[in-house]
Amino acid sequence: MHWSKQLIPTLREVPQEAEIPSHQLMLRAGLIRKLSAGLYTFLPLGFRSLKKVERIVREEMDRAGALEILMPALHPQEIWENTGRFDVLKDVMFKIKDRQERKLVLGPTHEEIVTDLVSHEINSYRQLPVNLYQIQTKFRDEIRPRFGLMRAKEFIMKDAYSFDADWDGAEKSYQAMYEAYKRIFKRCGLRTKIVEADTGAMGGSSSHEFMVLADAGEDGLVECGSCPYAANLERAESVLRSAVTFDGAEKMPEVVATPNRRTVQEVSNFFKSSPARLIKTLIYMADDKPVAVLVPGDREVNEIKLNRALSAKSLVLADNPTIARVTGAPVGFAGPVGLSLPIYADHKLKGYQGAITGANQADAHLVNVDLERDAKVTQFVDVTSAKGGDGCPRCGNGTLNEKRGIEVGHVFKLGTKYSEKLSALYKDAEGKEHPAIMGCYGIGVTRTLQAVIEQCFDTDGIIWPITIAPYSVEVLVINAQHAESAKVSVEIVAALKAAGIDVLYDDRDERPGVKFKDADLLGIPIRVNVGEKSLAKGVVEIKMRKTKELRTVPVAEAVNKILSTIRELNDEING
RNA sequence: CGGGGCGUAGCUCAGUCUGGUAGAGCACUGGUUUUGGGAGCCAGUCGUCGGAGGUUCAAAUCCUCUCGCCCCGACCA
Repeated sequence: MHWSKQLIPTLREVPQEAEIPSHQLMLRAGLIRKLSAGLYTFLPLGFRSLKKVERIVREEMDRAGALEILMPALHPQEIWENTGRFDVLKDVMFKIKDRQERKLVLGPTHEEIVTDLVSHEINSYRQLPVNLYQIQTKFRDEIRPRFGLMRAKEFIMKDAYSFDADWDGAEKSYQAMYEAYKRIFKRCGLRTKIVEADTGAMGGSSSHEFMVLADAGEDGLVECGSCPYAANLERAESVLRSAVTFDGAEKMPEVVATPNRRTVQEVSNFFKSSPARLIKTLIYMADDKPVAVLVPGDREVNEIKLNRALSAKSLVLADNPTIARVTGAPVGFAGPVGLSLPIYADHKLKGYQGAITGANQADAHLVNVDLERDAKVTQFVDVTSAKGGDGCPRCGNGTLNEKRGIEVGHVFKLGTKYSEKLSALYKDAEGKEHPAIMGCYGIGVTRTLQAVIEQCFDTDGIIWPITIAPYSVEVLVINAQHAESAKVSVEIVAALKAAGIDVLYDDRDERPGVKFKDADLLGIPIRVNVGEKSLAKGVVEIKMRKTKELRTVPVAEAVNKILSTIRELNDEING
């Protein structure tokens, strides 16, 4: 393809709307353009890479035995009401009506739709297992779309759904997808970290996320320095490394006047103690009933964990009047001692002695508190997030490191949640009916594309892995008006095309500097410079985008050299 | 939804405080010289200053309302 006939609107300057590298580069390299918040057009270059990612996904899903289908993006609202998920997801779904006032939604995911399909088409254990997948546009009314394709209102997802007759089979299906995902991301040139994750609105027993480590990632995670344990912060467990006994451990509680010291910072400053010595008491309304939640002063409540621990349908922090009523003190002075509420203490507080808590009276705190001796803890639960420096919950001696990641894939063990509600039943050999056991598996295809860029760039631009680069090779003629240069360029381009290689030919009548800058920005892995000076010596230059290595090769050997270099780059990724 | 920032040429931005004929660089068009890392010169095109209303002799600038975009948070698969 001749550059002069392509649409590649590169930007010299960083657009104001973009903050993170991958978003800036996608705009600058002319891959995408914004229509509105969270809605993007793929320009030719971006679309080419997108299709290459899709192709890898498709090849690996097919290889794993999954069957490609295509489901509608428009769904009757009713089917979502049948599983009870309309209430869970109604804020994230776009809701519309047809001309007959029938209620429809734009699909944010497809568990209901595929299960409905299977309920009609699969009846016997002989038809199982089956794994159906699609690559399709999803719609989610995000509260805050962000960072270009990273979190968009409309995006392309590969979603797969497995149905098995028994739990062993379901486990095998899950493992097959897990392995397929590893291959997919590897082939895209991504380094991913697989972490244990929360299942959220999807439900089910357990799940793993495929994370691309990047500072711009929206998810926090921890990984153990000495064993394979890694988990999303929403779920991660950890062991406390710091002390749980403090000065005054053997003494009895004592009220100390702390006028106007409410926050952890103020109180710990007042006592000249570390925040960890404080026990923070928060009052939550769990299904409209007040409960006390205790966490170490230097920790925050992880509401996802709290929700799970209490199995509450609704969970909100109590308002100030409620706090005053149930603790008998203004906000800032609540404590567990003498409190007549259910008390849920984070397990990191186990063994806390000599601690400082609110005294449940205005302007006062208690010191020398021994939590288990002095307060009636209803239950110890895991309700705080792990953080870097904590101990590993698995191997015991490792230390957790905190990282940020972009979630590009998520695999879930769903069990029978959907198959029961939508009657996706099969008959076993004895003719008895059972709900199929399900798994679901998602890859954010458009997000993956951006994640690759977030992981592969330098100060000059994108550095595409050859497997998903818009073109494998860029031929750059230094001076388009120099007849010999143009002739050699065209010959090399034609020979590469004949060998089945994607080639971009920068034939523009621009100054060399402009073309070099654009080439680096676009990040095509292999660049061939064809110029008067090197032709005089009978050679052309092959410049590697990633390593910046420059090789000169005789014109006659150029095409073969390029082809072998392409093979090397592919082997590097797939090998 | 709460907090913060921003909307002026295709892009990046100045001008707004202190009201007085709308600017720069890049891009674009034509010409010319130049051709190995974002060229020089000459000439030119491009604006409902996000929108509506108000104050004023006069509004990009002051006031009110509104729309959009970005960031942080809440929330979220």
